[in-house]
Amino acid sequence: MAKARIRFGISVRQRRNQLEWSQEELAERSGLHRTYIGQVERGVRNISIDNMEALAEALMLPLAELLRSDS
Amino acid sequence: MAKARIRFGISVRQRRNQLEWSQEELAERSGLHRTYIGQVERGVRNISIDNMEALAEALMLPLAELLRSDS
DNA sequence: GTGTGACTTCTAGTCCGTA
DNA sequence: ATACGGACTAGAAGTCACA
Repeated sequence: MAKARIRFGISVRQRRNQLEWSQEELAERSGLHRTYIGQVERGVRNISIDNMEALAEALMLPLAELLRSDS
Repeated sequence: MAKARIRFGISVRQRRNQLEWSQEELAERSGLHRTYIGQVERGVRNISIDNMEALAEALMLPLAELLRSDS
């Protein structure tokens, strides 16, 4: 249990670093709060599908890509 | 917006029908409530990642599979 | 630029019923 | 076997001050 949100958080962070964005920049682009982004990346938040989609769109990746078991 | 939860709901329903399970059976296997399953399948609920994972495990599919754009 | 705890508001999620 | 409604409780959303 709670494996998916760990993987998701790691994927978001990897992609954000790849784009060389700060959490603050991703926050602005996704419409979410800066601290919330950080919490999601660390897997401490049980994020909902709507917010996952907002992040995926901001990161310009399909949502399924952020949940792949390998990555 | 809210496209992902529609796709997710459809995928869950398709897979459940494929397994020939009732909503009630999926509810028992996933540990979620029967009425909630129905709402998720219809896309009226903004489900969290932990529960998405619970459904994916009950349905014996990787979570990413339930979110694919095509399917 | 990020991590963390705490806080309030709002909705996810349950449980009852009826159809 | 599923949809839908109301009422309720647990927990996510969203924000902040401070490290």
